[in-house]
Amino acid sequence: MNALRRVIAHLDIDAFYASVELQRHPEARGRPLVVAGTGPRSVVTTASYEARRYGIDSAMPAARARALCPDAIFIAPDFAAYRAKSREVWDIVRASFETVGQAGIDEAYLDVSSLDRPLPALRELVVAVRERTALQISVGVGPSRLVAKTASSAFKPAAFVAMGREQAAAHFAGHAVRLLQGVGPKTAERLAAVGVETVGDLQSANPTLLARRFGERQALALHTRAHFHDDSPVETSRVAKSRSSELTFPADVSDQARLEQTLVELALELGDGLRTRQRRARTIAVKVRLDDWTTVTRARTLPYFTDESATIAATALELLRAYAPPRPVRLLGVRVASFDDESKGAPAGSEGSQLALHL
DNA sequence: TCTGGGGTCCTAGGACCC
DNA sequence: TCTGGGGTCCTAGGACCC
Repeated sequence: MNALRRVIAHLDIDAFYASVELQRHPEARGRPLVVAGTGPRSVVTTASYEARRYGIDSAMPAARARALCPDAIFIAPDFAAYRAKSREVWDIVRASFETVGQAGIDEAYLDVSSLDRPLPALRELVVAVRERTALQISVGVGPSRLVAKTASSAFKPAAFVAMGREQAAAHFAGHAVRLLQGVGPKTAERLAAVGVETVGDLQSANPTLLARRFGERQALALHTRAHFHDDSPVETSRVAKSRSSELTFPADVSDQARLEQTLVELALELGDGLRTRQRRARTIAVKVRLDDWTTVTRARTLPYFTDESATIAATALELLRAYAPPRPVRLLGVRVASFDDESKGAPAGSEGSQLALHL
């Protein structure tokens, strides 16, 4: 066996939130179902496959979804329920597979290189998950995360596809570049401007022209991706680097007192979260989105670590006041980062500094 | 019918140090 | 007698993903 040969699987729960809601509302079976918030500015979180036939999809404004399909059943998201169900699924997966890298609530990568017959093992897993949780998983298998993920996404729902790198490069050549991980709407637009529309176009694009347009690094990354080269490992544990809380107001807010009140509440939430997780942060940032969608961030790094809501709130308030939003505010957010157990470590004397500054 | 919330990574520029 | 060069830390904005 070739030790360098990698076999990676990507697992994705089909229409996860909508599927959980269908279990809780069996009467909705067969009908279009949309999971979306109830506020005037909420967006679609997940749509069932029936609802997708009306053109409804994730991130679409809920109001637009209602217009597209007034008869759909709309349900407000219940993230606690989804987290619980997600845990059930991935616990089953982790019981049978060693290298599991969760990549969100409803997807994960598995490194199954060491298995003699990975495909039958994965088939069994899909059956086990379906029997025990009534959820359908799509599976893509390939020599890299990129191939595995692209395969599962392209063939879901209920996908079970294995393909090699060259096979993927040939099979997806006719697809829009947007299919590739890391190519979003902006990059797709810039590529279209130089005549690159499909994955195949990108595969054969002139490297010099690409580099002139996108810079050496990004051009290389795009080209590499188009040919489905990817050697990124499956990471089984990742430590969060930041945490944030934000709120979009139902209607834009100009009242300074109301903004400050909201900011303090967000800071309190974050402080609670830090203490629960026993982490402390040095960088505190605020995010302000104005009514014209301008988004501004302001950050300050303290000379000490903190998990105190009062410190986070006071710093966030200073940052907000210094910025003084020039227009009505649509969204307010607070973020903390530079945690104390990062490998960078604490600056010397941070404990003393904290004492001194809090006297 | 306008556009959520929680994250990660990248880039670019300035301050500061040796 | 026109301004080196590299490294690190920090901030701000932006693209992208689920």
